[in-house]
Amino acid sequence: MVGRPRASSQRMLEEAASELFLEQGYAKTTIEQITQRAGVSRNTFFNYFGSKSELLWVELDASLQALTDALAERATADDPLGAVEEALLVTAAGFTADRAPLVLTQYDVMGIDAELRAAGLARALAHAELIERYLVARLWGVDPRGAARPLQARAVALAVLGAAAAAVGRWAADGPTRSPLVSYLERTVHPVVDGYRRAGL
Amino acid sequence: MVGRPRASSQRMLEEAASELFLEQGYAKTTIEQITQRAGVSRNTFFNYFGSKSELLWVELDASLQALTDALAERATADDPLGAVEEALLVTAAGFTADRAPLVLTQYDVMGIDAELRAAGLARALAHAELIERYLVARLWGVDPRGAARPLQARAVALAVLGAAAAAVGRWAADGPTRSPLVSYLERTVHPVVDGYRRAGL
DNA sequence: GGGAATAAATAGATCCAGTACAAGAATTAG
DNA sequence: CTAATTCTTGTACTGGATCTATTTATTCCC
Repeated sequence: MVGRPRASSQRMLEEAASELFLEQGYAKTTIEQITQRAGVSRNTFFNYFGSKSELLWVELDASLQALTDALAERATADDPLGAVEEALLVTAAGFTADRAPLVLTQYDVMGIDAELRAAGLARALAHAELIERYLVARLWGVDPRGAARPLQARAVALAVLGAAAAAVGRWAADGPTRSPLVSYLERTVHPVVDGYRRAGL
Repeated sequence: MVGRPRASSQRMLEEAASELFLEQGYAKTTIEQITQRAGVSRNTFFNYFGSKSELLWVELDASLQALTDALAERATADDPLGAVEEALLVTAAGFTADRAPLVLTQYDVMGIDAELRAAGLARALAHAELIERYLVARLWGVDPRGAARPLQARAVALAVLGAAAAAVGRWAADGPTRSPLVSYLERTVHPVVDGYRRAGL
């Protein structure tokens, strides 16, 4: 590990941003304000985050790694569709009642509009990509690039993600007394997996 | 209809933009270039489009109206889930082999990145919202605002949209000899609907 | 015809996210 | 101590988006 060590700025930036978003809303908060409160220069912000909106989805981005691991552990499962479902539940296991991301629970306070909420879905496309690749590898045995990929694999991936998104949204909306995310996910994801299984996957 | 009539700028802007996107890519094309080629001022652009990315998704936005109509025609169907499936197929019927939106077929030429594709999904959320409201009204008899909405309705809506997105993506990627979009949609959407039906919806 | 009323087009200015590049500061390996 | 490495900062710029005000085109009505 050579070179100048990173200041502990990432966390400070996240916290400063959360405060400001809650105080005055997302749109009215400038990157300059965030960096000022965090005590770093404006440019440093872009050393840690690619964009302002990235601040909202750190947990989601982190869950991508969790999903990667969960799928890797199931690389030889004999029921790939079931494995995907399991992997999603395992990934969601970390989200207990008190660990709902602010952007989901406080989006009204922050003034998060439809565009921005959609940006969250956008990031979830990486999750879908992961699931798709897993399914293709498990069900078709290879990973053909691009257009050759089976339509069904992508469909499962995106449909399952949609179902999961619905669960996450409702989970967050249910307030502090909510049950763990997993219990929501089960109800929304399983029917999708079941449907594709019956369709011959 | 009083007041100054709109010049026929909307279409000219769309065409100028498409040309430029194909010539030099989306990112390198500025709104100023588009308006210059269309022969209007830069500000006029924002009379017709809310943002640059909106240019990419005019067909998608238009299909929202088609979906609205298709669902309205089925307001009293005795099989709401089947009605949603039908409505999607009807909406897709307009997209024959030769009517694939440029943004989908030429996204590599245009240099459309993940971020921008996500913006497309974002717009599709409006479709999901529509489906969700239809399902709630048909299956629960009312349209409760906000958090009271049944989780399953949103799950179906988002999952079905995901499945549809997969179909659309693959359809566009399959080149000029592609079959109509409907034949792709059937294969991806039906399993989802079927799965939720068996789950008790 | 000749104004109000209305709506669209334009002009000018500003804000701010995001990018690019260069210079400086902190650290480690040798 | 020097060189290589990497984080941090300063400065400048591009371009999307918003705002306000002004001009231009059209219709309604007297």
